[in-house]
Amino acid sequence: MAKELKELTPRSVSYSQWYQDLVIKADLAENSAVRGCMVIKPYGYAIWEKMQRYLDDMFKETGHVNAYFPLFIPKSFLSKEADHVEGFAKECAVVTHYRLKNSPDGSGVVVDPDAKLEEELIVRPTSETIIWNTYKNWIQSYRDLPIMCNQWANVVRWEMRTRLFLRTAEFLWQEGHTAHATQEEAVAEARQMLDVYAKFAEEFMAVPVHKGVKSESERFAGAVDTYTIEAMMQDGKALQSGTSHFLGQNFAKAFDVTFASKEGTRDYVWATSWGVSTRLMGALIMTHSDDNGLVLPPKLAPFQVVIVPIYRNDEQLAQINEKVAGIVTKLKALGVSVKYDNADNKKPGWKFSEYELKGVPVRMAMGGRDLENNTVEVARRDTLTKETISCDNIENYIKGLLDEIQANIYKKAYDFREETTQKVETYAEFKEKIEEGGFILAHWDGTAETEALIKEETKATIRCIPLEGDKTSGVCMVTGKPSAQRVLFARAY
RNA sequence: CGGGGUGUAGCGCAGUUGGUAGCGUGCGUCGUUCGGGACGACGAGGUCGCAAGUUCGAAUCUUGUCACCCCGACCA
Repeated sequence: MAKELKELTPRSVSYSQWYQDLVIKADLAENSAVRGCMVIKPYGYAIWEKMQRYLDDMFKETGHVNAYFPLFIPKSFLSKEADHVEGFAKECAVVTHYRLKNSPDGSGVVVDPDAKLEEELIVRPTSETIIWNTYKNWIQSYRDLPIMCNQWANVVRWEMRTRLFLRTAEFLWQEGHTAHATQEEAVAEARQMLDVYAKFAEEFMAVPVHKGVKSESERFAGAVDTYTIEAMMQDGKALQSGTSHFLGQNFAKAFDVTFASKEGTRDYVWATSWGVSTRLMGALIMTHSDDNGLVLPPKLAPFQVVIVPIYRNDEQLAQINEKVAGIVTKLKALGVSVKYDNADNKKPGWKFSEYELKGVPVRMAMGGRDLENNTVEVARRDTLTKETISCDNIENYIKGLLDEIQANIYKKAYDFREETTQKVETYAEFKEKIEEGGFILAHWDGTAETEALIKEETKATIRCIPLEGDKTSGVCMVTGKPSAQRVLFARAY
């Protein structure tokens, strides 16, 4: 298996296939019987669960609570916000009937034509409409605000072409939906959640991201402003990894959600929504993986350490079992998750390769020599280096090593991103450099026409207008018109 | 929806001019092994995507059909 993987490197033209192979071989997910839908396997789901837990904690810390809204949305709800329906109509699954019956010719079941729904139900592509229809009943006074709900859910978007984790017909995500009395508060909330996402990406996933604002053409359907975090993959393509939207009063107006203000006026509510999905799994895989397989950050690995015994007979295995048990206990006491794999149906070499493929951050191997010397062999997944370490105080060494690996893979990804980011002054230069992949920082006149032209001619899009970094003005590389600041271009997933 | 490709054992594949269904891996049992994907022996595992046609005979030829994959178009 590893050999097949080695034939394709992360920078090759068949990156997409290399990626999909890796997802399957590392046991993260597989295609299902339903077109475009994905089965997330236990190992992959364990990573997602960790992501969920950390994100959920961060949401709670910033004052949010969880709730759950229905999977089905009446068709009429979706059409209330004009831009919103425009953006999602083309990819919605629709429920038209509520019953099956045995087919008259006995060949199975058919949809019962008598069970046609009066109003069709849409399988949610996102929940703004059903939630705002609900919030309307929750909000009367400024005293009811803010409402800060999040839901963990699945959504369905009937995409033409799908890719495991990056774009699937059904995906898991969280969506936060908040309602506020003032514009300032709503904008601050949208910005705050963008910061939460960026922090999560960088500190937990070890994925460096650019925070920024989307241009009008890339904005969420129904939003006033869309904030985004953009990451760079190893093949030079960008990945939108999370979004936070300032929705203005668009949904409040569409669903007639008003409140009595302190001053006695009747005002429309200000809104935000924000979400990250299982697409983050794709970002994680494509940012860190190498030719040997996955590389997982210690904070998200289902288990951080795997211990492999190397033995000649049952007696030796028993000695190793005992020795390892002591180490496992000490590691667990420090909060390190460990798997001891003493299964006897696989050889050590096989296990080494397998756990590399699965991205386990640290591998420890203990054999006869180690028993004699009171040592253990420690191998790092990020650097693929090995060293022999004394068992005394090994738990603290490992604990420190995990932190070092977490920091190192972030730095590696950060350096890669910086090396592949270029500043460009002319459009001719842009057309040349965009072929190399990576981000390009260039001036743009702010018009949708120029943006569309660039996309048409180079397939590159404006990933975002960065919130941080160089803010000096200049002139548009295409039209020569004034530009307030450089914007971030790339080809994207 | 356009262009290309693939459907044969759990997985990955071969199958020439139409003539007994194969290989690798995995799986089961036994033995030797075990510091980077071990080896030997024996064994189990098949509606060749589906349907029709040509033929004495079809995995192979013809027609139809279905599914999946890749490249585009599309995509908070």
